[in-house]
Amino acid sequence: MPKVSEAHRDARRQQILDAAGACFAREGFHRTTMDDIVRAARLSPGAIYRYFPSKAAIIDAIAAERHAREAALIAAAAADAGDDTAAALHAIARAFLAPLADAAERQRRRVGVQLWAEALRDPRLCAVARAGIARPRRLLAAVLRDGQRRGSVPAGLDADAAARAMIALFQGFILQQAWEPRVAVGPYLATIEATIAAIAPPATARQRERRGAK
Amino acid sequence: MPKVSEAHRDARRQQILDAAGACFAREGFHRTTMDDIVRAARLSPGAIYRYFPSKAAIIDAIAAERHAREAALIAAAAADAGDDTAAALHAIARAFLAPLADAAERQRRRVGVQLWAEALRDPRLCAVARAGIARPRRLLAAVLRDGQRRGSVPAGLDADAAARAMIALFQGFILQQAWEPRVAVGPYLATIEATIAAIAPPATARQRERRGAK
Amino acid sequence: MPKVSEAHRDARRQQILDAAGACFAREGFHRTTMDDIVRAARLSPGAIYRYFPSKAAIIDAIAAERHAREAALIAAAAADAGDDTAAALHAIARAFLAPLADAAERQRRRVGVQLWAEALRDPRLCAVARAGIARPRRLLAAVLRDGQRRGSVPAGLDADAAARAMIALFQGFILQQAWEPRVAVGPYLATIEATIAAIAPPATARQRERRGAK
Amino acid sequence: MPKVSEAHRDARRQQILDAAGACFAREGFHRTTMDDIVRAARLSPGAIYRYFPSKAAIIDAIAAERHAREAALIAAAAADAGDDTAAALHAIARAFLAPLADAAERQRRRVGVQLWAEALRDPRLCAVARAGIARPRRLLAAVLRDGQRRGSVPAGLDADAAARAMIALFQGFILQQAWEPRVAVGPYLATIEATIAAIAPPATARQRERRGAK
DNA sequence: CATGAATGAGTGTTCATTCAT
DNA sequence: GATGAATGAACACTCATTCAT
Repeated sequence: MPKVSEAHRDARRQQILDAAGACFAREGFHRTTMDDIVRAARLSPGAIYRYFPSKAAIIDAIAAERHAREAALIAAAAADAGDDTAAALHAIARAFLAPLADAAERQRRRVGVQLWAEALRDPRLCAVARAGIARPRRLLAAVLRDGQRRGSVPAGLDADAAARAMIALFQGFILQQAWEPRVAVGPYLATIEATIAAIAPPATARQRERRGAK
Repeated sequence: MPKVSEAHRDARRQQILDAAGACFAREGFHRTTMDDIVRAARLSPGAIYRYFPSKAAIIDAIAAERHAREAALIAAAAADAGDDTAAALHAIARAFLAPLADAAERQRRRVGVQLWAEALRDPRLCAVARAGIARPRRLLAAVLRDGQRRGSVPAGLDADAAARAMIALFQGFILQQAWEPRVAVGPYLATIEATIAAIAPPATARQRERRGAK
Repeated sequence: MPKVSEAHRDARRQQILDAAGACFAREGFHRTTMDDIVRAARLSPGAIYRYFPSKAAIIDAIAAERHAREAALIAAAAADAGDDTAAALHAIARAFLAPLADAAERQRRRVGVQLWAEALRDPRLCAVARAGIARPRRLLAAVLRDGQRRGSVPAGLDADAAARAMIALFQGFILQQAWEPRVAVGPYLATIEATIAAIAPPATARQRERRGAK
Repeated sequence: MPKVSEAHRDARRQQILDAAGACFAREGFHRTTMDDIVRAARLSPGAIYRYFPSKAAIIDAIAAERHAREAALIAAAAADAGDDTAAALHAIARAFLAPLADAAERQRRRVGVQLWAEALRDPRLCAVARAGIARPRRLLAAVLRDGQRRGSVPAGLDADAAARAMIALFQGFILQQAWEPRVAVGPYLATIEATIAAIAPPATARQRERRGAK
């Protein structure tokens, strides 16, 4: 029955991570005491230490969780992205921004912002943070370069820098929304899509253009 | 050391803020102890408390300092911005991104990232963070709306959301550079300028265009 | 050491209060550091704070302890006091002064003197101090008024003021003995009893008097 | 001009002691900081240390001041006391209790209560406290023994213990009034005088008694 | 396995005292 | 002589972690 206890272990682990996440979102890593987590998880200190060797390990695990989630997100977006450059970029933008309409995700993002800061002084967290960005960046750059090859994206564009810029658009919005929860995703996403359209005109538009050029 | 000049007092204050800033950049607010600051400032605990009533007050003062600096930055950029929408946007982008080539500024920005996180749980810091963004946002939106009136910016663009997006571009880059100091400003700035050009074509380009249309 | 009995908790509490009491008697509240108490109780700082939220709370608890003790004392004396006014007053006097022959009680009284002073600037302690005196005062006044009704106490006596005076006799002696531990209770108690006899002649004396008057 | 500066020195000393006294009455010795005294005396820390080597020295000086004042009080009362035992006791009682009708004296007495507590752990203060009581005690005992010699006081009375008791009546009242400033001196003094009369009948009363006995 | 009482190094802060000016 | 900025040991209290039960 290692399977049952394995499942039990995972459930406990998740229970702790959820409790910790809620505390961290509210109070940050440092104002949250192990006792806060213990109470939120309705466990005993000893029990927590059976699943995580330290408070830092809990933070690491939460960082890893977010990393995995974003990796899944980007993988899904990558799968959606077909030949159409503009469509692919839109899919990625939506994949990152649309979830922010959900309150639970916004709370998780607050923890994410804490992780950004924490990464500045913890090399392990920094590595996770960089890794969390690396894949989306590579995918975006690949999409852009693909577009350049097909002529739908200006050849002069620095694909890597543009990929960074798109990530920055996500990060900055997360931050601004964390400070002002009432900021809506809709108009922001629309503006990003308009900008994408200005750089990489959608297939249909290009077809029309080409026809017009004739 | 009786009756010391106002200038001396200000110098001491700055000495403490600089020391604290260096510590905060290295270790974050919470891993930095007052004793760290005391040692870095080459003072005694009591001396620090003569200038700041608490550790939180030092953090507040640093936040205020950054806020003032950014206000000055944006004021200068606003003064530079003339009639040409594209030129104004370029000036603002450069005002925010160019200093990041300087190592000292990058270090200060690391503290800024800590402040982003801290603002999530300290209403006072959150107010400072929001205020720090409000003026640039208003300025950018005004420039864009101005451009729309003059026809140099697409009428369909949501000026407020676009302003947010530009701020996000700065914030995201700061973050990415904090994690990977080797990321260069140059290509990033160039890409942003290209994007600006795609949305708001520079005056000369438009003139050429217009001539071509004839 | 999980799930410990209520009795154990109470024992620990008492262990801390005893340790603190010993320290306070020796050094006063302010010269006694939490570390002194920690060492005297043979515990760790954290352990103390599991039972008391602050040093002030320990002082409060000691004040409450003394208050309870004195309430019990006065209740016992009240029960002893029968119809005979003089006997009742003697019982009360003995109840308060006799324990001072015991070294341990004298030590507790030293803490009591510290509390007198502390009460001057802590309204909560002041309330406890006043309450500690209120019941004895009311009982003494009641006994005296009862004596006046029966004619064994001069009608002109201000019962409330006389009650205060008797309390003062206890307080003053406690103080003098705190400064000079060698001062004996015996002669002092005898003198008080003689004074009581002068004001409220014991039943037997009065009977003799009455017979003589015939 | 040593005389002038001597006077100046004394004035400064008194200014400091007054300021300290006011602080001590309000906050006690330990909650009063040197800075509180410095501000109350409108001086600088350095200036205070020119007149007193330490905070403890200020407390000592205040204790000495009170001691001197009480010595003067008792000397005056002793001078007033003539042949009449009862009159002498009344004079002493009034000398100690009457000033308590004055608010300034009550405030000084609050400091006195702090000194009582402080004496428990400072041998020097304890000596001052004991000395402050010794003279009144000796005077009272002498008056009582004188009365015993003249037959106006019961021979069986323990003069020393009775002297202690009278002092206790003063001390206890001071304490009770410190806790409850509204407690009036008048009725209390009257009760003490009545008690004195019960033990040592005034000359006139005794003469009447003697005549009645004939 | 779980518990939660206990640990103790470390935290931000205070304040009596000193001494350069 | 006077000033007040500076000192630094000490303080009350916290909290991540341990381990006896």
